[in-house]
Amino acid sequence: MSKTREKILDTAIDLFSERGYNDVSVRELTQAVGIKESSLYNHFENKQQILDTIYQELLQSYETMTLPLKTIMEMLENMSLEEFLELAVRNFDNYMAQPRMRKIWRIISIERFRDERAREFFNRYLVDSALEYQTKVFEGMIRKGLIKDWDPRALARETHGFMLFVYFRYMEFDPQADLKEVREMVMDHMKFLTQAIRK
Amino acid sequence: MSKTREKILDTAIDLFSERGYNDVSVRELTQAVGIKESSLYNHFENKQQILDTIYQELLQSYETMTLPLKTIMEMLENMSLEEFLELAVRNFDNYMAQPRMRKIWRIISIERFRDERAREFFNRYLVDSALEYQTKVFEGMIRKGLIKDWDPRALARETHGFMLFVYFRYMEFDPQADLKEVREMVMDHMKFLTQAIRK
DNA sequence: GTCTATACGAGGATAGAC
DNA sequence: GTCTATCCTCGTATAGAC
Repeated sequence: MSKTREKILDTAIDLFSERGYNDVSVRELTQAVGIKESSLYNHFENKQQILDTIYQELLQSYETMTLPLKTIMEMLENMSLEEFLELAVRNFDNYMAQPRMRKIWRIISIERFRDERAREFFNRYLVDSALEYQTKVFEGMIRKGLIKDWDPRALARETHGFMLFVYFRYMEFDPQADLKEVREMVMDHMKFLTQAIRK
Repeated sequence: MSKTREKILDTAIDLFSERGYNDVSVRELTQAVGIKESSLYNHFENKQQILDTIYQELLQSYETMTLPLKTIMEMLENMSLEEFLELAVRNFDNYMAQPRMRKIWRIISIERFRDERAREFFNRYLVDSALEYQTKVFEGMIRKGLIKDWDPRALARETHGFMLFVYFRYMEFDPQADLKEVREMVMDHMKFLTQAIRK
């Protein structure tokens, strides 16, 4: 990987995450990098390929993040409900606390309105697979008698819906945002949830 | 109001809500309307003014929607918790069930990434003022002893956060979406909430 | 790999005839 | 109010010298 290529990618992530792919011209991007427009095409075939590369990075980082469900179930054996929910929050938090990851997710949030692949990413990774995953976790908890016998799908929506709300409102926009307040809100939510479903 | 002007506005709402303001050219818009590009400028000063007009419509319709807080408090005198929450859901639902309103909110959702005013609209009307409003309602409920003495701000986030999650995931994209499933999810949520906070 | 120069289509907008 | 014709800028991208 050349230095210039990396710099193009970094700058693209910065700029695309601010105003979206279409609103950032190659002229502006290359100027911010400090090269001429034509030089960009030594590193990427075209503008679209820059975005593709960013998407790929997201995909890879996402797949290394989520723990296998089997591991989760094993952890549940030795953990209280509170401990487990706290862990779930910390996991999401760790991931979203990385400015680069937040920026890339922000690009996805913008592009999903015009780009089918971004929509895919968003719905699949940020929403549906997370819901499915948590549904299974709650199913496990119910089976073990840890929590009330509520519809696990509905419970998953209760947990994850709130996370997405928080993400949208407070984290999405300001890459430098102080996450303390956000964390407190999420913790409040987990407390609320715990007392509501504990048996 | 001329017929052509109305048609431009309708078409703009359709197209902008699909791909956003910047991705719809004046050429495309006027072609969809069935007039020449130059004719558009007899009805609007420029492209931006079309978007401004759409924003204004949203502002007006929103302000006629929300009931004064005083009225809400009076209604609380004669209603059960369930009835009240159901009413709140129906209110949001009625509003978002109008395809035109959903389209305009979708434009806001898209434009908030690049347009300060859209961001204002989104944060202020769709999130913050709704949270503030519901906080006051929950405060009233706690004072009346209808619900548990939980932080009313946190409760407002629990209710409204979920509504936004549902809006984002399921309503935002498909103007023709079958809202039945969405309503069921919201009702599940309200049931969950009710049993969690009822005294 | 980077530069200068250039192509060329698409974008928003205006002038002026009808 | 609508049309034809036209303008100018900005967008992505390429050719070819260094």
